[in-house]
Amino acid sequence: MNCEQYKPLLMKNPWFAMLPASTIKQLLDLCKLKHIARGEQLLAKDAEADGMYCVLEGKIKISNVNREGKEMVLTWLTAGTWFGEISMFDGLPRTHDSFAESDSQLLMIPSQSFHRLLLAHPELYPHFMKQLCERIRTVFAILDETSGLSLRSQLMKRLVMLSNGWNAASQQDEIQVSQESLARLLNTSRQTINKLLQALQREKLIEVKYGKIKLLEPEALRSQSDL
Amino acid sequence: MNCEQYKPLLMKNPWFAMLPASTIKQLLDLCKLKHIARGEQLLAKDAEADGMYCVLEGKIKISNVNREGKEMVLTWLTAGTWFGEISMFDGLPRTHDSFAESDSQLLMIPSQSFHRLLLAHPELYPHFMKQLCERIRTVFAILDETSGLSLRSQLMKRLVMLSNGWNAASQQDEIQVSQESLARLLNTSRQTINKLLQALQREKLIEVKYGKIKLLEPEALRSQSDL
DNA sequence: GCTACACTGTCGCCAATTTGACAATTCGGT
DNA sequence: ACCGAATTGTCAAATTGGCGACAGTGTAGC
Repeated sequence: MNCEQYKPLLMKNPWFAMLPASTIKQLLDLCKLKHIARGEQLLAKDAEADGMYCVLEGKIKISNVNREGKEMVLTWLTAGTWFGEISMFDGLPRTHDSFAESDSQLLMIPSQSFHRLLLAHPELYPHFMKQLCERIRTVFAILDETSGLSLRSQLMKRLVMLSNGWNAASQQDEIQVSQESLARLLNTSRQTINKLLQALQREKLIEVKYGKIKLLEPEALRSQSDL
Repeated sequence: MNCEQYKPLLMKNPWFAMLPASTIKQLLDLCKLKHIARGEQLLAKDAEADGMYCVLEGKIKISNVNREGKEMVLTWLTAGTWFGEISMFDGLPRTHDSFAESDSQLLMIPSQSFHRLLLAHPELYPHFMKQLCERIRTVFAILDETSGLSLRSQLMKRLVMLSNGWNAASQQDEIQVSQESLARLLNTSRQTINKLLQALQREKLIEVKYGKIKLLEPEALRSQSDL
């Protein structure tokens, strides 16, 4: 598969760029392209794993539905982010649902191919173990956040996170997200989100627009979110 | 180090028992014993990692302190449970504080020794990657729980978890934990915990005692906690 | 057996959040 | 320019949970 055009994007991802050049070449040969239309489901929770993915274009929502049918969004992934590696490594079912929030282009590495590569190059193991550790640390961070911070702080932190992308790939100060979606991300109500956003706007930290939010003072948001 | 007396306990842990016999022997040779008195701190968040631990006797509290100084308990670990592997694998600082809640006996595998073992036996890598994946799945489970369930459901789920031990090692239907501690585990107040426990007792699901809780209907708790 | 201390059971009040409702605004397509 | 769908802004009522207070109860140590 010829994925050369996406190589610059992929190389922005630190852990990918850190791989040996020969490995990168092999990986790119193994992977497949997959297009998915807005609103469609990519992976389903509890389904068997087929491989690991990377977002090339578009936005992917990672979420879960609890027993009351309420959707709980874990995060949205944007270009340059890899995901789906957990089920690939342990062979167990998917942990989350994933949907395309906009028309999206994805890279996919089939489990089999990947495991063959690892078998041939065991020196790569430490690299991927660190990758897994990083994921655990991210989830711990979210856990600390959700259970220890005020809603206001959570919101500020998430706004900064969203503007950075999940992995600090693309830096934008305008986030494309509805208040309704933010509510599902923080497991709260749209009304509460609205009130908090209004407050932040009054403090000149953000600008609330239709379907998007502009960060006026990302640094202030970042530092204050630890209060 | 002669750890033979603890071998039966260690073998109760599925992932440990699944290791090749020769590896188990090597691991037991590498490890050191460590005693720690009730109330003492074992590891500190952000400290450099020295290795991986396993609880042999006693109870270890894994927790964090948020910026307001409030303690947030992640879990308590009991005999047979390994921990501290994340910092060992990625070389980054500890993610949590850990304290002995009672006089405890621990097994410790120094990072260096462990990495030498892995280097010599790369075929062990997949095993430890699965180990890491399991940890991620556990943290995801806690995350789903804390952000999506009612306090009542959270409490029921945690009671079941605590009775199983972190990794389903020892099955006991009487949990030794104060309502105050439960409150810090669920990031709520003692009064709320008390009210919920009273309700569960009225429903004959548990029996509330002094400093401990007896699970009368573990199965009912498990199934209802998904509501 | 007594005592100090830790833990439990329960109030009532207060702040934060949910829920439902409804009007106003924005945007894309025609 | 107009229309319908999506999104935002706001309110009030009901609920939940936090917090301080305080009495009651169990337990370990003397």
